[in-house]
Amino acid sequence: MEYEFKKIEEKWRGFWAKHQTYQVKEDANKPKFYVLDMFPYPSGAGLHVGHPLGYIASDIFARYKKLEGYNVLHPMGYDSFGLPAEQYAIQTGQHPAITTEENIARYRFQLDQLGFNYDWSREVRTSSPTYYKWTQWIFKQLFDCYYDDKLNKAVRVSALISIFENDGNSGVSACTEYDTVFTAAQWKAFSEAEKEDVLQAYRIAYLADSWVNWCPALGTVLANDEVVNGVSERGGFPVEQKLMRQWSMRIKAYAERLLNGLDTLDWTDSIKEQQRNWIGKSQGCSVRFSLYNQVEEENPVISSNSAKLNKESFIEVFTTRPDTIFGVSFMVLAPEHHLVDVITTEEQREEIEAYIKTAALKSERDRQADVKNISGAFTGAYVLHPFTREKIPIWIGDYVLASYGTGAVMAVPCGDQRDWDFANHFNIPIKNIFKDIDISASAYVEKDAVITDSDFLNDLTCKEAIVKAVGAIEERALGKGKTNYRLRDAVFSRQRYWGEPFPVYYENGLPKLVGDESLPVELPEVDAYLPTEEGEPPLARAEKSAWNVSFGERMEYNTMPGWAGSSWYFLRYLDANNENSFVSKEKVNYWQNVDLYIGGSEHATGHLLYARFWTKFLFDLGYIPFEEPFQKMINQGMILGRSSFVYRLTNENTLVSFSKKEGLQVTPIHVDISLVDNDVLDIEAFKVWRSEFQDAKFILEDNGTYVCGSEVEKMSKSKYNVQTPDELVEKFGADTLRMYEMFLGPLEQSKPWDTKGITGVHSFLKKYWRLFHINNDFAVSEDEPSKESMKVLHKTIKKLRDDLDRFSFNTGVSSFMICVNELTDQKCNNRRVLEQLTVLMAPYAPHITEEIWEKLGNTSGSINEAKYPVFDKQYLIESSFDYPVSFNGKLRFKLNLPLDLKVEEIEQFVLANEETQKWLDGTAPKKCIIVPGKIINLVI
RNA sequence: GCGGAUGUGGUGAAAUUGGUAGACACGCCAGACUUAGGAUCUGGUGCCGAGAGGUGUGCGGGUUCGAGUCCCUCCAUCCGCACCA
Repeated sequence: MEYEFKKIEEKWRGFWAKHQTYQVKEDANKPKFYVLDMFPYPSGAGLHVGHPLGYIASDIFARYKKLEGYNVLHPMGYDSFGLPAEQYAIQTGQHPAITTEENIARYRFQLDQLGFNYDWSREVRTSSPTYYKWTQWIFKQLFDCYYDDKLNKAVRVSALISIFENDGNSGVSACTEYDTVFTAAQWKAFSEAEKEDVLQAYRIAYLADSWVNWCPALGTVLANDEVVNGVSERGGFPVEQKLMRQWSMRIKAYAERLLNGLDTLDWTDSIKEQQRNWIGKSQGCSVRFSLYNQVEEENPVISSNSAKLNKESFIEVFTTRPDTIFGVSFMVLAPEHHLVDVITTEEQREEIEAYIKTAALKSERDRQADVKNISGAFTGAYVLHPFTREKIPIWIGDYVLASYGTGAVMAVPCGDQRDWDFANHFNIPIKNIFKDIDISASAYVEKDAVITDSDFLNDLTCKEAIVKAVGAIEERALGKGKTNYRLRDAVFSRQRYWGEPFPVYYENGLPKLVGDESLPVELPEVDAYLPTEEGEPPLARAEKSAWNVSFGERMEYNTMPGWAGSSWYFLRYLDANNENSFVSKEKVNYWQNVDLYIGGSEHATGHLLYARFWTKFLFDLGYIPFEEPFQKMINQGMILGRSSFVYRLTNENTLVSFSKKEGLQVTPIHVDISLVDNDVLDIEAFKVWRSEFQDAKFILEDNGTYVCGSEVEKMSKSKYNVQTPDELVEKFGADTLRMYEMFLGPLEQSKPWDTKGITGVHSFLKKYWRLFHINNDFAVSEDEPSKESMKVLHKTIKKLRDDLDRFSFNTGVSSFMICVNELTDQKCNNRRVLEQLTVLMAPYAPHITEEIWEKLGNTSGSINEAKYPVFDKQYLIESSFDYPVSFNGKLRFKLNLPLDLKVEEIEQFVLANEETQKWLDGTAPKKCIIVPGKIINLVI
């Protein structure tokens, strides 16, 4: 019988579905293993061959672990809220739920075709109310907690309120931007609105006016990780800064733990480094510079604005180089700094206001593009140096960011290149406080200098000076040692329709949580998926009656961002159908966190950071027993497309074959890869493909074919280089495609897709099939296996285990090929050998191995229930070895010698050898290196 | 500029601990069989050379009996970050 992959694969897909082969239950008697794929957004285009790469790898690994006796959880679901379905809805009026449903059906069909062992009874969809009910519930917990810096964890707001009621807020150490001190009595006197205002400044999920990335084209705000180079990640639309009342997540509170936790994770350095970068911890010190008062020098308050300045007669800066405090030549405030307006003198006001205006007009992107362009303006005001009492001019400049630190810097041009450039540009004198260092051409940014001209810091190294300076600053109450993070709180609302509604309503203008018993708040029907005329989000269009839950004056009109649902989905799989809790204690205690997570590296500062944040939060509240969601992660590389080109003569409808275009003026044109086989163009099909080529002339190769050129590019529709798995499954079968995708190379590496090699893998499967057949009849021998065959088998077992344990899927495929080649050469059709090989191959090629497994007489069940073969080294024991004999490290010949020889005996044999004598040419070797079982090297 | 990764035949790649470089596969060349197919099988295939042999893992150095592997310098490509005080 031929290898009829279509029949076989269809048969087993049906079998697995019918017998629910891949459903898993908690089992205390077995060790658990949790393998997870990053779940996909179900787009309209379906899967291309790049998507399944990671899924195949995780599937192989999950199957391997299962055969090894683990209880393996391997679920799949859909990140089904998102912009494309909504954009489509805006264009067509079709409800995004319908589009999403259709796309999911197509994804599911494609995934099933590849024979994955997902437990579909645990499927989750972030857009399903039964799922987002719990996303809303988690949001409620985030709203109901603040971050206590002393306990270093999230704590209920009710606890905070009772502290306020008893002691006010002076003793509270929490992550908050609230900096006014109140007493218990004052707290009690606050109105409800005032109290809520204070609490918002503490809550982990909070409502606040914040500068956000507003994307007019998408009609929504974006998180920092969704903005790339000043444009939206999706669509590449311009993004501007806008002050809006928005929900945010106080992820800042977790900055330190998010940073430290990285050390416990088995992730690539590159991703960890990206997260460290994003968190951006820097240690330094805050310093307050008193404002200089021209009228009354001893009482540093500017008279004209004295009323406003009474509270703040200083500018606070953050610096990582307190050792350079005596090198301060000027101050720079961000144009948006709240004191700019107050301190600017009348003479400078016009210039400052003009500058602020131009700075505000610049988009984020312009500012970034304009780094080399130094700009700023002098306010006319001064601060006093805290130690020298010198007058220091205050400038504003857009190289200082309002959102980092205090929005103000003490400029030390001798030690900071940006400050140096600014001083140089505006002719501000530069002080040098580094001994024997020339700063006439650029700042000296290394930390290895010795400090001079700096009073009590003289002759200290930077390191020593930093410690001493911080001490002095703290002693005089000018500031204190401080850690800053670049990580910003994450904006959590979107002005869109297709996302989770908030479990929030407004009463007297105050946000209130919807009770648990009313969850989920479902997405209401709207008449259009567009903002209202007043610019309110689409949900504002919904009639009161359209909401399944409606309280107060109105419901929250924003929806949650894409990362809400994906921040905890890995937990829902553990207990996907639980109606009483997002996950039961019992199940989460059994399954724990993800042992192996496979997905792309593009989520480094988005999903992967947010999921870690929510996990830590849920851990703090005691809902889950671990702090990190994904213990080990592998980032699969991107599969690139291989585009084909034809070459058209400039200004002529003549197409020139690849090797004939030399020296001619030609334009390369993308041609659909389905018209090209092994770079040879199907000319007739090509003529039909696009009408303009109908009458084209061709300059062909000498053998009469048209050969196309090729280039490796990202897969995209416009380049006609998209390869879907569907056609390949149709042509070669899922087992071939699975193995071929693995065979392409290391999982982590990006590689071009090229179907050329797929026939090799397909032939291999046919060759494997033939091992079991004589003249197309199934036949295996029941005899004792030969020594040689057992050796081949066990060599393969060892290799496969080693390869899988280090996630080297490509070398595994090669090993199978070698094994089948060798067994074919041996004419081995021994049951005991082939049965083991079949189990070994089952993770890679589940369909064909099920078929063989059944033919071998295992009629009752699936090969999924088999035991993974165990390596026995006795089969590999050799009595002799082909020693490579080299001279000065160069291999000359091989010498077969028994392995039980002693080093001296080997030496005798080697020296006595004729070949050796030839190469020695009568001289004695200077040295004889012999590594038994490995190598012989003679130094001459 | 900073950080990370990667450089091996015509192509995808292998070499796990410093020990036979190029396994396995594609492609190509030659051949067998043939129901002429995108089937199967045999042999060859890094480069130079008729051969003996020489040479060869981005470049140049170093350590070592021995280096794709370790160290230093440089180059190229990709990715991330980029006024973060």
